Amino acid sequence: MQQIQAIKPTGPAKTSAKRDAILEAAVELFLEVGYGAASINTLIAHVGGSKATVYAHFENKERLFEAVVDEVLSEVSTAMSGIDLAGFGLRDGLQYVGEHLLHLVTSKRHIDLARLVIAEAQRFPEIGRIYYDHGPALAYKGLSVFLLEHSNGEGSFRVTDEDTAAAWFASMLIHRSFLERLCIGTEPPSSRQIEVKVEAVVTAFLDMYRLRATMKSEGGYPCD
Amino acid sequence: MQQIQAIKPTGPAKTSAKRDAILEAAVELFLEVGYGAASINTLIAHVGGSKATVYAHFENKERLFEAVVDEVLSEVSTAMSGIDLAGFGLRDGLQYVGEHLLHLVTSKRHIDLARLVIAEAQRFPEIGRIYYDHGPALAYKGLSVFLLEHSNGEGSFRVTDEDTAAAWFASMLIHRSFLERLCIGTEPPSSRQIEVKVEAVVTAFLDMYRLRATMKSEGGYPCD
DNA sequence: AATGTACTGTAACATGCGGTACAGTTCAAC
DNA sequence: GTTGAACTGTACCGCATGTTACAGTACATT
Repeated sequence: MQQIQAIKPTGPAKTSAKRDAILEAAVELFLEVGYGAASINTLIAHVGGSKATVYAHFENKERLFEAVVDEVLSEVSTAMSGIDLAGFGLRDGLQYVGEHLLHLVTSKRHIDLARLVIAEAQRFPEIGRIYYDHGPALAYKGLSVFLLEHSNGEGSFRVTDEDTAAAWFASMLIHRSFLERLCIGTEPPSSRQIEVKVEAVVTAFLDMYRLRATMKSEGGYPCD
Repeated sequence: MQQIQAIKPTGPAKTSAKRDAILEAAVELFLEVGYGAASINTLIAHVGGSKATVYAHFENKERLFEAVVDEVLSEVSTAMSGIDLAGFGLRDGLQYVGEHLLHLVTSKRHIDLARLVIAEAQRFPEIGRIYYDHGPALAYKGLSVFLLEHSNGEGSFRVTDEDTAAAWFASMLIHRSFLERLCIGTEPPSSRQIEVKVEAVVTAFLDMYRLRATMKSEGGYPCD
């Protein structure tokens, strides 16, 4: 008779305005201070209400954490898969996707997410996997398809290993800014800076592959 | 009269075999589980002895952490600055430095260090800065100097923005493996895989800049 | 033999943690 | 007006944390 709550934990598990509020606050908190340093007390201090309510909606701190990562990840991957390259020419498409990519990657939301994921990828291997699949891998794949589609069309662009090519393009674009932002707190680049950076990478990238088609008869860059 | 230990904390602060043992064990522990999850109790369980000894040599958990990061960082940056490119031609030099770089970056030691640094760079901004300066920035600089030295010599290689070129080379080489290893626990590449990967990147990179010198009259890739 | 230093073992401290219990409140639906 | 579900506030549990205190041991130097 006693411990009714232990059997039926007082609350719903699915939709709820309160649940959303808690989740939202948890997102901010986890992204800011990380998993270990984020306490449930601090959470309710921000969102208001009571610990019991939190535990009515989320079984664990771990489950709450998973929900947080899912939430932010869906934001990011939605933004990423929302990039539509249909109708773009090769150069314009690369410029377009490049600007979006660099903007997204260096955004505060994504940097905080990446930090969180990298920090906890050992303890929660799932979230590392999910992040990689729904983030970088997704971007690589989209780029790779686009490159393949334009492999014979314009200019003298031809690519044999489109996956590697996509990774190179993204890496040239992203790597330095990403790491700088993760390690030292560099500010995200402005729209103008992004534009210029992408232009340089696109030009260099196209030159790289244009040359291969014109100067060498066959074969791509052997990689994997 | 009482609290003598509080004034003079019983032990030495500099050289000591015990201190080294503690530091070594702390390195392993912090690298494995991160700052928050590493407790002093776990530490002494691995190294033996007593908590008091730890606190005789290190004022804080934070100070101990800083010592750990310094230690591992010096290992890494020693390995990095130990790469001597004198006497190498352009292509061979890039191949050589590329192989070392990729090997170093994907090594367990460095990946664990990077994870730790990225995870704590918010709470300890210093270590993020130190890592970046003694790691990536140092590598970029070395590469950049090497590229500039060979900018007019062999082939038709010419570079106007050697810093950007160095970053691009390193990024193409590193980014994907680095991120994969951080997020999903990909195994480090074998020596053979490294060799092949670097060859591909070197060829593509040289083609990229060779083209610029032959097809365009002036100017590099505008970037920053 | 005496001294002083490095170290050990154990216990304690204050604090904060995740998580639970429970009584009380709000409020919409019937 | 009654019911019942969602929520709040507070107090609590057990436990682990960083850190300190302190009494005792090992040992090299004088």
